[in-house]
Amino acid sequence: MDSGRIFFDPSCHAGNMLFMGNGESVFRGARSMINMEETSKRRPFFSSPEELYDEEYYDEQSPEKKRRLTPEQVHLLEKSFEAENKLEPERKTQLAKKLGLQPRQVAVWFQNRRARWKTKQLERDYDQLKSSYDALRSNYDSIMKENDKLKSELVSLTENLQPKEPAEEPDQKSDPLPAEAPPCLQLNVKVEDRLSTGSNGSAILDDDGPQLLDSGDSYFPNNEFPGCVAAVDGVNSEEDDGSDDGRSYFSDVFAAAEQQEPMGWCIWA
DNA sequence: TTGTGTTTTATTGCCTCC
DNA sequence: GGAGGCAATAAAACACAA
Repeated sequence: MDSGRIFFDPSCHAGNMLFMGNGESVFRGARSMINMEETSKRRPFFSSPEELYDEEYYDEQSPEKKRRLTPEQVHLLEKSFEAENKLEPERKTQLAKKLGLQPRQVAVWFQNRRARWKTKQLERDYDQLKSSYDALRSNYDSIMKENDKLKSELVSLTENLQPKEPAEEPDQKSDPLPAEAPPCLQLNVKVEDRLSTGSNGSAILDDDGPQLLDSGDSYFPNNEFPGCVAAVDGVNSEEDDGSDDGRSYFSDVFAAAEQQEPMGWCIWA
């Protein structure tokens, strides 16, 4: 028997492997050795679906070598995962028996499958949130344009209302909006204040304003969606509750956004 | 054939829950 | 303290272009 050879029971958790050497480095070294020895027995490229079911290939593989699951096994595992993505001990045992695998292999497969699902889900959520952001942004831009237009109209109308011979007090010159200014103008100034300070303005689109939260937990890079940090931060992770089947990581964010009047905070004209 | 990128299987270490 | 979950990672298996 080779001194570098290892034997392990896949049903056992870490630490239950039987080494012909000692420690992790021996384990890794042994795996490399196996790799070098057996690369000549690699699985052929499957050019047709039928070849995927080539029993010979699966039977040929030595038990201690890392081997791929058969398509049937994967199919059954996928079906089981669809039904429930968490694996109770009883179901694990049943599946393992049915598939001719070690329970540990079934558990590992589910773990990896959950990780893949989570990655995909993040991608989907990212796309969804980005399109939502784009829509808001374009809405915001059009409202800003409309606001500018209304402001210039207001200015021209105000100019037309000016008395022909203005007898202004010197101290009033510096104040563009006296207390007697029409309510619409006062409102306009307040809105501009909000926009310029960012403190009471939009928490979503005010790029220059302070971020509401800075925990850095956002799934988005700050330079791409600088205003989205606060919104994304309320995301529930998969671990937050046990009922995460098919649930978006950002569902709470979207739900909250849907309840609001679109861009309600910046409709002032 | 070979180099390289991607996917899948498995391990490790840490954390949480009971 | 043990079981089970997850993130990070390694390594084998696979896909594919050159």
